[in-house]
Amino acid sequence: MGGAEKATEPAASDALANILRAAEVEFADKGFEGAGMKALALRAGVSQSLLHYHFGSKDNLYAAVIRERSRLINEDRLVRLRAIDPAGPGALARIFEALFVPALGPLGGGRAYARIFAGLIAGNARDQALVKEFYDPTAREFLRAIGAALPGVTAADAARIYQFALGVLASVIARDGRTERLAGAGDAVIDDVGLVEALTAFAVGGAEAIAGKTKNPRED
Amino acid sequence: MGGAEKATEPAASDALANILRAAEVEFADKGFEGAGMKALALRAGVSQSLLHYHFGSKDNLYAAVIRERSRLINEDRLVRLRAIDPAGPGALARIFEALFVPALGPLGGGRAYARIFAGLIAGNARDQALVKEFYDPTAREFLRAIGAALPGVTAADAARIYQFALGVLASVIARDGRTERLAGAGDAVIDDVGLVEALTAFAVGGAEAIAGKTKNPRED
DNA sequence: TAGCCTTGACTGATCGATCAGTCAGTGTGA
DNA sequence: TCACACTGACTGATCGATCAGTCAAGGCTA
Repeated sequence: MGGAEKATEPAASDALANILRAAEVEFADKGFEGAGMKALALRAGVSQSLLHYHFGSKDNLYAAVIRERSRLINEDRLVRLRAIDPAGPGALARIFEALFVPALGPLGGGRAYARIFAGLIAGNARDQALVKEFYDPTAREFLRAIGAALPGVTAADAARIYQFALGVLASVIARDGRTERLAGAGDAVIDDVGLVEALTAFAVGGAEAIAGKTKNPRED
Repeated sequence: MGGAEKATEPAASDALANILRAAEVEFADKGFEGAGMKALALRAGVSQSLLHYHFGSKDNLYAAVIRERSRLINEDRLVRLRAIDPAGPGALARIFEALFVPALGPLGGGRAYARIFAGLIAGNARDQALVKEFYDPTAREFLRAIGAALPGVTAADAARIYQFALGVLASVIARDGRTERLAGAGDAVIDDVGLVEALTAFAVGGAEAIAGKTKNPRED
């Protein structure tokens, strides 16, 4: 109700952006099934019909949200990744930073998309298809980089390391206050500045442990 | 339809177990919102009304599924954890094994509950409350063990390590074939026997990296 | 006029939940 | 042994609410 004034507002294709932004929040809060087109439209300040006019279906809208956000994240990831010399010192840490930082920063969409992203790990059929389409190409570049930074590691182990690193990222990205609760402190214990460093340290330590285990023991 | 014979069958509260089992599969496949009480009842071979008769609401049924499965998993975890000497050699690896193995083994409920478990990471309000109730007590014991096995580590870092380790576990537990796909191989590359070892190696390596970073550099 | 946007009104389907009522089994008193 | 009272388990029918999606028509811009 109370249609939003549109005379002085930015206008243009405001509705499109509003819908995408509202959809991101709605899908994050309730999940795909739980989100309602009606509530979503209300949040965006448009009619429910407009959602279908622009996106055709709920599935398409969901895919659009993930496509747009993953594009921003993955473009940033690749820019960072390609600036790294895989043979240089500390390459592995920089690779993981390139993987983590874009998802945690403002490009990552904040808590809203973060919840969606973490949910992609659970992986029903719909989400798996989206991951394959929007995330796999970038993932393959990271796999190559990990393989180059850890000479002698098998392709399977590189894939495993990447999978583990994503799991660690997902555990962080959907901040639910549990870690602070378990640590027995308020919310000051775990600051965001140290978070990326801890994430990276953990991932590097884990990756090197796997690489070391796999490598022929005689050669080491 | 076709009421199950109950003369020679185990009888007793067969329906209850059927409902819980069906609910676990249904919730895993579709998520909480996506699962339907009607389809769930059909799968269990009972009427939809019986679900409400026994559990009262969809929320209660969902909680019952998680309570039963988490009980099995956490009991096994604690048995394993308490058999470990935190000061002994390789204690950290054994701690992580105690965390991972029960969730991956037959007690963990197979792929069905695994998907639910992985979804708990995403963490909407409902799931967060269930995690707090059914998983936090066990988590606190693991935090203590991690702290004992890594002397000098802060409570906050121990909580972080635990959080990261769970993320790694979640990435594995919802097997969606992505790692095999990215590795460019069929499904033979990543075998289940090496999985626990890889998981543990990664977690130990990561944990020690964080502990090493935190510890006063001068003392090492 | 022509062509996008956008809307309100609407649909059939499905949702979780509730209802009165059936049925088998069990205890009890005589 | 019979009759009665009572219970827990379970069901089909149905509730109001909400779901995603459709449609004709109204603006607004050019």
